[in-house]
Amino acid sequence: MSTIRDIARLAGVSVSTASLALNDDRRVREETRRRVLAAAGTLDYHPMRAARSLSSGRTWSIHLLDPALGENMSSGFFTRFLRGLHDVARDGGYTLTLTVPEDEAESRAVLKRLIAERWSDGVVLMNPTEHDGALGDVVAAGFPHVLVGRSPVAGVSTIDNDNVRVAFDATASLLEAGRRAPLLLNGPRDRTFTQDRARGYLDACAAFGVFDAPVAYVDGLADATMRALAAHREAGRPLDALVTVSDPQAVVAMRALQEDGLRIPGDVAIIGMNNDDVTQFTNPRLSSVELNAYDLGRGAIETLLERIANGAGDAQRRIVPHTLVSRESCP
Amino acid sequence: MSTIRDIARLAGVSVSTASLALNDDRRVREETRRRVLAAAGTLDYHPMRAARSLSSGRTWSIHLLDPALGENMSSGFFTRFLRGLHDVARDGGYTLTLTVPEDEAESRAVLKRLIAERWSDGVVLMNPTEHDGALGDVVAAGFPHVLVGRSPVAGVSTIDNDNVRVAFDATASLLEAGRRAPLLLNGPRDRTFTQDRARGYLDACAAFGVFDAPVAYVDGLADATMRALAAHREAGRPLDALVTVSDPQAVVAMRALQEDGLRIPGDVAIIGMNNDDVTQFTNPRLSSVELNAYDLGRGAIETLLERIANGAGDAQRRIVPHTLVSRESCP
DNA sequence: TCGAGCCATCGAACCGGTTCGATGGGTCGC
DNA sequence: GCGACCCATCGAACCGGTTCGATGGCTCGA
Repeated sequence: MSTIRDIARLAGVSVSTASLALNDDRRVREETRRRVLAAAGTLDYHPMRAARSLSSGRTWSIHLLDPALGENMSSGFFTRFLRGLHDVARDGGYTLTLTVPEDEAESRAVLKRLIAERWSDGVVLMNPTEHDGALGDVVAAGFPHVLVGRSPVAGVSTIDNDNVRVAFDATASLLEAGRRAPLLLNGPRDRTFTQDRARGYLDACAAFGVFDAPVAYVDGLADATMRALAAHREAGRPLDALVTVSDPQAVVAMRALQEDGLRIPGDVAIIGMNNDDVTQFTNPRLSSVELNAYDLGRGAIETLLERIANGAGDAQRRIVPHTLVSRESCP
Repeated sequence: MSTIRDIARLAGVSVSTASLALNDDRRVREETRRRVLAAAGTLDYHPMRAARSLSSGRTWSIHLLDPALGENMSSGFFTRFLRGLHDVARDGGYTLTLTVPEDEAESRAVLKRLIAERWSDGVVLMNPTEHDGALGDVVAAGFPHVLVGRSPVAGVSTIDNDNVRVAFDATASLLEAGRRAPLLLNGPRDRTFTQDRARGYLDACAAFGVFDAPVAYVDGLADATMRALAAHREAGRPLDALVTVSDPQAVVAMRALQEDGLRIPGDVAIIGMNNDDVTQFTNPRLSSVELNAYDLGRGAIETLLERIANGAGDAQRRIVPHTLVSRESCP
């Protein structure tokens, strides 16, 4: 474990010159620089992170705060997102660090410590459910941040899909094929993306002359989905097109409908969202909306790095494009 | 951003006393300690990570080095593993940091830097494929580590399922039901767990009087699996029981067999491994071996923390228990 | 020939904690 | 009454980098 003083001694220069040389400062003479680098090579020198952080004020690490670790969205989505974060972070010289807060309170506490302990240079807030407290701390501290999965808020940088269009496109793809009795199986009512998706769905319905299209708010997976479908049937409403906001939800619904003797897509066409691996494993295979999780991750870090590099600028607002993936569950 | 000197000044003590008080050292008088803590409270003091690291030599962070981020094993397995790592790390006061090396060379480079830059207090090596270089560095440096998904090596701490038994139990569950024409769709030949699983499978076959049971080594997913099945059929061998070493592989095989007009489990019983979410989405639902990824994560960090706390002890070797989960794809 | 200005280098201060050895006051035993 | 010992506290050194201001040698123009 050699220190910069060892390098300086071996290269026959002062510690400060060694530091400058190692950081490619133009002030040092070419020949001196070479000598220092050679010394560093022979001693296999690696600057200690903590020391570097302490004096430079940068940690070269970025924190991901995710309450769920992608547990709610089955399979590939989260790992693809994570991979996007990682790749861009690494290319920028940053390390990715991870915390899963248990609840709102812990989330806020972690965020406070993150800032106060100068522990990371920035934070990615995944699916934050809260509007006030924690977010306020971050903004007030001028701490570099980016929110994923949350509608834009004043003064806060966000990145997400255009959820209105996602739902619009998914719905339209079914109506274009002639279906006229749609149902949206939505998420819990209190999320911004849920609201956005309801709007996109209703807009698409209206565009095709279908008014008062039904929306079911589903909080939970299998049981809640079954209940929503049952309620729809009992209300005596017809159904020939089902839009769901996640793929597992679509799969559950598909099973339930099939068990009722309905044919997919003959009687009911179905489209999900996320393009999870799951889509490959159903019978028929499930159509879905690819949300490009990897790009979501990429974009999040890009936003963050820009923010870190340029200091506090205006809040950014990025949109990640989506694409429809048509499979057997659509006509 | 208050520093410990601010606390000391406000509490009317020296910096060293403040530090001792904040670290619950018994030498400081109760009343003094309270004064210091009160001061820390009013100023909302949080010790800066980098400074603490530099002087104490501990980083309070643990690194996960995973070449695949669980991309090969679809869905829940990786996130459950990650969650296990995270929870135990957090309870121990540690943060989890993540790197995905592109290849062997980068893996080794990252590991070297990890140690040399004193960047983490320990490392979890996920599915390491290499025997020599990187591992040697770690052991030589006496750096706390634990290998996941790798058969025990001398001097190295490992944690994994008992892969021989996993395959044994899966195979036996089919043979017990009277099947006598099994096939193992295994992973690539050069992994230790692949070898172990082949052995478990063959042992189980022998125990039921089935000798020379066939094993197909599959490197890849869909195409490779189809080819393996085709080769088996062309060899004119019968098939009534299929064991695969991952669930996605089982799903691909199930589809292929169904398209050939075979009934599952009537004609061929199938069991996979990992108990991925996927098992819920196939028709029929897939039996699998639950490998307890969460416990794997827990155990990995526990091993590591012990190692960090007690200094270099003997290499540990942990086994995580597995359980069979019987679903519709088995008789 | 002299001063301005640049270039390469250096010593020292600094970042914010932890820890070591020293200090002074009080208690106790002889 | 005095030394031994303990207790609480303190100042200073230290961890290993980065950075600021100073320095001395050199070139160049007047």
